[in-house]
Amino acid sequence: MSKGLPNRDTDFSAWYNQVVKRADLADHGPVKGTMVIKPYGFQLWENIKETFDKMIKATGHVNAYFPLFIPKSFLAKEAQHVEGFAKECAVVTHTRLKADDEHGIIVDPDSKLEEEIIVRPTSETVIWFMYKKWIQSYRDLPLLINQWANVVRWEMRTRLFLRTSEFLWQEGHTAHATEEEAQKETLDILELYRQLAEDYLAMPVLTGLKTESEKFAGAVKTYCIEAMMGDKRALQAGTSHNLGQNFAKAFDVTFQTKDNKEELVWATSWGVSTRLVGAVILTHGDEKGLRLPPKIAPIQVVIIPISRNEEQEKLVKDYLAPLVDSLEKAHVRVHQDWTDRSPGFKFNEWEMKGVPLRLEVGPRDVENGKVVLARRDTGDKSFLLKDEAVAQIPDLLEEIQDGLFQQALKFQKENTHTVSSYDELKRVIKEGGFVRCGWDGTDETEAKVKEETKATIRCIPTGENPEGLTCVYSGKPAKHEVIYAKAY
RNA sequence: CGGGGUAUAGCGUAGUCCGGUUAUCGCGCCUGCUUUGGGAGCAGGAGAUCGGGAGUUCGAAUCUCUCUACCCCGACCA
Repeated sequence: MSKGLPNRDTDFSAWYNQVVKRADLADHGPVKGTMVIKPYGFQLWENIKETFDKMIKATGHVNAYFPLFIPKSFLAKEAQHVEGFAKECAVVTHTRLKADDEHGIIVDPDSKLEEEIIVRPTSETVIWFMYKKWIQSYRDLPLLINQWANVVRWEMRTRLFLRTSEFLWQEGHTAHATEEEAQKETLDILELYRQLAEDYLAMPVLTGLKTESEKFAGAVKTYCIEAMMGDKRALQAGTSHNLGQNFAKAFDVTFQTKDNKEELVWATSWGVSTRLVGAVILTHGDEKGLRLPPKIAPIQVVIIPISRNEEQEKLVKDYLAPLVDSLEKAHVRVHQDWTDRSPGFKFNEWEMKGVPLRLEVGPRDVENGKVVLARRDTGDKSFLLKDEAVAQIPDLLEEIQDGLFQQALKFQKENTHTVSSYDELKRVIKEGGFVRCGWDGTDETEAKVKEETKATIRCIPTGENPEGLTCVYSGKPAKHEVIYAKAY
């Protein structure tokens, strides 16, 4: 195996795969498209998960769990929904295996199910089936439930974290008495997603509305956060749907109002997935591997001790003990690497794994009362007094967090171009980046641009201003200002 | 599901066209000694039914048939 990574500029895709493997984040499972999330990758996901879990609980949501298995008939109850998901469902048809002389083991034909069972691709249907039982009165509303779960979508083409046939996510499903309240919930969650992405993953995002053709199957409106990856392509990082009364109608969920009228319930659903881990890699990674934002990094400071013999080893160990202690007291996540690999090997390995700060301590430092502190984001190395370093580390971690965000933001801005002609759009898309321009609002234009350039409308950005703009494709007055880009 | 390709040790590979005796090399792994401030060195060692099955042949990683899996390009997608 070569020591360096594939070139990030010319071979971004191979670079990504190598980083995932060599940073020890994940591996391929035996069934096509499945992923084993390894401990280091899983800690990263857990940190994202815990962060968002706190955010939704602070806004009145509660967690619950719904079944993995859904009766096939449920999926058909909402016409758009079934159309969107029918082509990628894993279906359970039998319940038993049996021994067979010729083939070893076969599906027992006698165990065929009356009604096949779908492995959930998303849980709207089973949740709204239950909500019908739980909601009778305006007093039962709003219902603000979230679940952390796995879902299965039988995708044709898969990539670790970005698109796997099974993935982990959270899916929020809320029920409301009024349309206004559901719309507010949809946008409130969108704002939480923005905060999660920007304040914790250090990943700048555009918020906006999906077009009709890109919206969630079964939604009235889909809002999203879209981020620009290191190869200037777009990644949908989270979606928040206003489902209107579609699922209430499909599952006949009504409630009685204060003045004794019967009305259909209003709904939202929203989700972010393990794809966010992929987004972090694609946003911040560099030629040395991963660069993790300190707030979600499993390890914030890795300590590399250096010693020539046992005597020195003990010296370094004793020197480190109080230092580690005070860092831990300051709630810094510290890891000491005492494995018997060479220091150079460790430097490279922990850089690959994206640890924000590295602290080197050898006999020389012990003698001088110093440490060496190296930043993963900039590569800067400084020689500090031991106590000085301990005092600076929490601030430095914040500085790195902000630095990664600013760097990504600058990149996103530099590669977002406002254009007024189709030629300009084609040129920007070819070179890579986001295009901001007018759109006449028709499906035809959207489809044609996609066909001719492979770029899709990522969103109608929040705060758009179509006034005076024309559609770059048709030349008609623009109905919306939109963002076009090639997407993952 | 269309079009193209690949399958040899944990990973990456040579050998396949043109059949021939102990299947090549690198990384990784194990043991020992020397090492350790940017991917350490030396010595020794373990590890492969050459994707499965059938056939041709005195003899198959190599030729033929067949099955399977995976990869790349399209249509689908958090």
